[in-house]
Amino acid sequence: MNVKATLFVKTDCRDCPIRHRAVCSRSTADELEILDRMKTYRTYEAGQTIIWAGDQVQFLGSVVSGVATLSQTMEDGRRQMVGMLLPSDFVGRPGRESAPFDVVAATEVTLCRFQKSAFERLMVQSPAISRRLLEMTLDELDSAREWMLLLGRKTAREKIASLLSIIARRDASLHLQPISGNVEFDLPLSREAMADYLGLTLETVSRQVSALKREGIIELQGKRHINIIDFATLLNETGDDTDGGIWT
Amino acid sequence: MNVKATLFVKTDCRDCPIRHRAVCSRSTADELEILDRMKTYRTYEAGQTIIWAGDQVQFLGSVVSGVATLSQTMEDGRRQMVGMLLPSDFVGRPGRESAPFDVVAATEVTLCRFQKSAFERLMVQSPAISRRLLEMTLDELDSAREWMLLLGRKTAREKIASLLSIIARRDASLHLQPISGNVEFDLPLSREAMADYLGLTLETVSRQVSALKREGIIELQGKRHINIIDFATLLNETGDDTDGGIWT
DNA sequence: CGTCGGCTTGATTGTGCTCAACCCGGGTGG
DNA sequence: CCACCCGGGTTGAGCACAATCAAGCCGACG
Repeated sequence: MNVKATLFVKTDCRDCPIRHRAVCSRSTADELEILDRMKTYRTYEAGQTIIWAGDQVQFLGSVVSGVATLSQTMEDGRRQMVGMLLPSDFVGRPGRESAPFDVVAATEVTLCRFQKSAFERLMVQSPAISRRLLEMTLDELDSAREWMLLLGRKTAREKIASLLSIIARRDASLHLQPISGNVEFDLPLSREAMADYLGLTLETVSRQVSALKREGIIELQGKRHINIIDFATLLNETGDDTDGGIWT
Repeated sequence: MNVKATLFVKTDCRDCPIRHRAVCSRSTADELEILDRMKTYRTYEAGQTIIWAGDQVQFLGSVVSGVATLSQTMEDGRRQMVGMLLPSDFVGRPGRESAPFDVVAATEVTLCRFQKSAFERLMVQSPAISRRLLEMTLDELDSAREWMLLLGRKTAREKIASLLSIIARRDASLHLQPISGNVEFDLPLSREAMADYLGLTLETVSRQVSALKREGIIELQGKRHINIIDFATLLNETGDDTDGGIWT
């Protein structure tokens, strides 16, 4: 487990790839100026723990690239992922001393970090940031609650189909492509991570993925590259309302 | 359990029982004045749906008394509760057109309601309210995530023990009593509602409650009144870290 | 070439679901 | 007043789905 050299290449906020979706998306030019001076980039390699549950965390920030996971572990080792942090998502909570969950880099992850205390001071002065953060937090709460339906009520097959469709949808929106018919992408998660996310064992995940492949709903290239033959067919397997439903 | 006549008695904000915990808890005297004039009380009887998922909702507000539930239903009838709203909890989301989940009164519920548009305008002017709302939303997100661990990884018995201990803890804090040894309270939820909350069937809930009773961990008087013989013993059944853990 | 980690597949087990009968208490109508 | 019903809850028997235990595969890397 060698620690790679940290990248400190600083992008100007105006050229930031997550500019339009992150906490700072509503900020005025002068606020952005302040943030620009405050920020530091930091890159974590895949598998590295960014924050341990219970830690006193001195920074907050946004995911610029890569995928990080939020998870919780019981004493006997049972683990549940409780959130997935994607580019533009916010890490850490203003006004809290310690972190409630582990934050782990699922792929290589770059964060745009701010000193916690300084960011908190800025929040008091500039309502744009706190308002945007409220909005983002409400969104996260909604998706956490959708996830609760999945965990509590869906079958293994529905869980897998839901996860694939969510990743596909997100990947498509990242590349600004419409979601229809054939969709291809790389899984950012290992089978074990998928299991932790879905409340399953990794064996069950593997079996269900194989089943979807056997039935011609998806194709695999290697273990991580997925090709969804027809997106609508996959959606039918999620258990969600496919026609006329409200998609968030 | 007779349905009481709806109360329209308007309490002065300064005498409000949830004053110190609700959205308005950080508000200045003049803000409170405005809120005082804006608010209307409304009482819903047990079982009544306060908001349907997908509704255009014209109001926001706080739970003053009683227990409401947030839930989601799949086409085939599978249902998952995704939140429990207790006195001082906030209902509705500023800046959103439609409600994502059903809100149902589990017991008789009284809301302190505000016109949505007016409240949103007030939020822009007064950072105290939006900041408090952010804080509350972050708290809700944390508890939603704890609930995800329960749904994804805990056994039926652990789920029941967890639910009982949470209700007990909350009930104790409401009555400002310490949680130790013997704890008594009334369940605000039917067996079915408990099942919806825990991602179980009502039969399994019933069996597990009976098992805890048989083993002398709890006593029942009727179906709803619970007497926890020794709180620590119950905690041992939750699967949570009982010693030294961080209790949120 | 061997090893190691991530993944797949198989056999068996067990927890919680399903279907079904029954209980209990409260309210209603004859 | 009793008989009845009805809704919420309990209990039982059998089953199914996912967990567990176990073996083996595949590709990367030394």
